Amino acid sequence: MGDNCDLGLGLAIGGCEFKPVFNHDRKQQLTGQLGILLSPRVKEEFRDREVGVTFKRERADTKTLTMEESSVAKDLSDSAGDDSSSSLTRKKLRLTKDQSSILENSFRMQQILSSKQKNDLARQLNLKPRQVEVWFQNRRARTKLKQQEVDCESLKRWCEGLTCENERLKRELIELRSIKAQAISHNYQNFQATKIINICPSCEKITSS
DNA sequence: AGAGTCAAATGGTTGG
DNA sequence: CCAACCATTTGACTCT
Repeated sequence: MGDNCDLGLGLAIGGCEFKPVFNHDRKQQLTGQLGILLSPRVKEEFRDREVGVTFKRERADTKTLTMEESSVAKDLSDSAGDDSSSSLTRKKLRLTKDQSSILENSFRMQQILSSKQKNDLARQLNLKPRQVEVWFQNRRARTKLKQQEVDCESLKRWCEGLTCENERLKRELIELRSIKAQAISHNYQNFQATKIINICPSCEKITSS
């Protein structure tokens, strides 16, 4: 990693690495410029590289630069007479059909890989272990998202069912209330009627109850 | 041109 | 402390 380059600003792209190369003098010459233009994060990386500290993760080799940092780094690489095909813009890795299907098959068997499995798979696919790791992370995220969509859809259906049931119960309640009201009214009318036609059998006078 | 996709980067968290 | 994970963001690329 970074064996052909003083400064490891390489971009790992599907097995090929884009590494801007510039010599020690040029690096010294540009130190001031870097001091002004690079973020602390990148400066730290530069410093670590200088003393030969290896990074915790391969991601340090695929660091994204700000526009400003990129333009400086681009300038550095250009000035070093680096291959013009080298670029610090992140190239999107497109997995081949074979790589994808092997990854998918592995994922179907096991959603989380051990370190050894990851390394083996990376070797088999001619990818970096970190790329395999990232692919599995993204794949798990996609699975989770899909599952959430499914769950959301079934919750929606359940909710719709509950709404229907609620509407039905409301209608039933209105109906029952109306029946009850009718019944009360009917009884009342009967009661009134009995009151009205309550006639004394002896004197034939209408009496109130 | 803008939306969508997806690999990669980043930052925070956690378990060993 | 460190490796691995997850959530989120970024950016290259594709599709419409």
